[in-house]
Amino acid sequence: MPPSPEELLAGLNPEQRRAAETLEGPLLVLAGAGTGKTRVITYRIAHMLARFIEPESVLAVTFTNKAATEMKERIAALVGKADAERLSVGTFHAFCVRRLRQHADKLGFSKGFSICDASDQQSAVKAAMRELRIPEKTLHPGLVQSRISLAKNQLLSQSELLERSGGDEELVCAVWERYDAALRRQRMLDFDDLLLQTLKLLQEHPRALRSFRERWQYVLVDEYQDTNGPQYEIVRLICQEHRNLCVVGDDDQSIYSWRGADVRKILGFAKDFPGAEVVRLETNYRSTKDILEAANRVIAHNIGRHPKELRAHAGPGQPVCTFEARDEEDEADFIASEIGFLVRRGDAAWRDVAILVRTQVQPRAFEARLRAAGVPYRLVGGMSFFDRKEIRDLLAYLKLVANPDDESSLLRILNCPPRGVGKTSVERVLAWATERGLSANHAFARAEEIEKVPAAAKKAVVELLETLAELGRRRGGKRLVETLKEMVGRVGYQQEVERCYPDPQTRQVRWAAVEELYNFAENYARRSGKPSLAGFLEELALNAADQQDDDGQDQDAVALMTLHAAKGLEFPRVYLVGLEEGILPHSRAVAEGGVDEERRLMYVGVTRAREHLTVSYAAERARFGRRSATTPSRFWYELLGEAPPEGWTPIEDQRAAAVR
DNA sequence: AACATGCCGGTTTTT
DNA sequence: CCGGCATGTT
Repeated sequence: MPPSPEELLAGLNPEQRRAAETLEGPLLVLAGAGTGKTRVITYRIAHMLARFIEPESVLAVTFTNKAATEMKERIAALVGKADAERLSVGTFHAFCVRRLRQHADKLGFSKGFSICDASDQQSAVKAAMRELRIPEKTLHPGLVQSRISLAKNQLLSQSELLERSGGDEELVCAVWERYDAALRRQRMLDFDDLLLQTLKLLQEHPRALRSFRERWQYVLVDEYQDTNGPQYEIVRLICQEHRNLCVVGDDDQSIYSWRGADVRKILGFAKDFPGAEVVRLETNYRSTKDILEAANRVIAHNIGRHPKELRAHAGPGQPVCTFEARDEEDEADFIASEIGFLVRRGDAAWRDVAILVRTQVQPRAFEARLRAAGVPYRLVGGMSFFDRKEIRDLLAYLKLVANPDDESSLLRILNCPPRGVGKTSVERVLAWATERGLSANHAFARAEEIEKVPAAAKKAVVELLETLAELGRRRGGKRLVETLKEMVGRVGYQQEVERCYPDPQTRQVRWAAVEELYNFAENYARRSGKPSLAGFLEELALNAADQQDDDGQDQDAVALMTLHAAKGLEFPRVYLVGLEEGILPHSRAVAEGGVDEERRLMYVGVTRAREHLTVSYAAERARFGRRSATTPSRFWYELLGEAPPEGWTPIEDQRAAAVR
């Protein structure tokens, strides 16, 4: 028997209840950290179903896969699995992929498109720059890529970007043009295109728009403060008529502006949707009063926020601890041994503890020390599994089976195992291909027409492509793992591993990665209703970061992660480390005028803690292999409610002083 | 074509 | 201090 509406709502406080009950019309829920946001969302959806709203007409989008999974699970616990599965719950990107597979023909591309990951993007940008003869010294490929991506996420067209005269816009646009063409040629869409193409579908195909509107009568957007241009437009178009849109978020936790997210979207919701109801959740059920007050002290330094005051539900608790380390080793050492001590004394479990860092390089010092102290840990979001050469190679092979036009994958594995195709041959084929707008595989297939490419090389590649195509054709009904294993056999990958690693021990380690990929495919096939190669690759592309805790989710270990990865999570004990000018706030953010966002990041970190919070910094830190003295972060003093000492200099002024 | 060496340049955050 | 890339060597 599903719970009645009354039973459902009885467990909520008055504001939460109002948010869960208001089903019709636009609704903005301003949910401060730890105020039971997820609870409101899940109860609200359960309440909808209890009011006989069809599950199929409900769309709930989240920002991360983790959040989507959690939401699904918590709804299923309330309303049962059967109904929960009929809801559309997922990330924007996952939602868009699905729609695009359905409607690809209307947009003029194949529904078998593949998703371009970060390294594919990188190589596409580099190739475009090579074509345009832009040396990488003048303009960094990574920078160009992020400029293109940011423009897409801000809904800027190339001509609009050009209007922003600043200097290198022309170059960026030229690369952008080529980059898009290369992706089209390879039947690929990057993450940003997934959103843009969906938007285009809705803008240019009234029938599609109408079907979206009819289907998703009730829309809910989580983490609304992180919504970027295309996402906002997609939501707006779907909801414009029925206006049953509920957005939930917290402007103080907006930490993705660098990806095109715009805080003004949440600040201006009532203007975008006139008549919107606003509910504020201000009772924090997560943290002790001491921790919450520290968080409030920090965020109070930001201006232009939605006014709100978080009230602690819990008692005062322990004061926030501080640790001033000599250097990063000392910092890691102290924290590792304190955690070891606490857990062994029985005051905490490993899984209760998180160490939060600003950048991806900070965990290194911690990993060594945690291991030395016998503290089990898991690095969240590090992608290490997919960084391994073997995995990347095999994924490239798989991607080629799914999409033979995928150029960066072909180039990656072309000569691995060695097939006697040299650099110059590849260059000639590529040049020939770009001249006539063909993708690399087609060029290789017609390699006889190309001058000065050794016959053996042509033959080898053609054979390779044929083998992969055959695998693709013949895999109907076959299990994914079988295909994978067959592929490994056919291309002689095992021999390649053996050739590269004559030492039996390293060879064993390397080969283990391959077997891990087999497991991975098995897991996927088990989990998914209708496993397919495309589905597998899609999940890897959309889900890459979350994949690794597939087997580590319920692992009892200390979590080590960036502040960005920590959003939405909570832990009884949190260590917030590296509170130094230049790290948090990050020097680059300071240079770009992004201190407010850094402060929000700090705020997110502080509010992850339930009972114990320790903040630390190192007085000296190695950077680029050089060690040098640091300055405690401004946030350190803001959190403690102290004025910085005499002679303390923030990082902007340090640079100014250095110039002088 | 495969391997070795040396240089330079770089560290924000991620779907 | 790392890793990637561009050269140079067999």
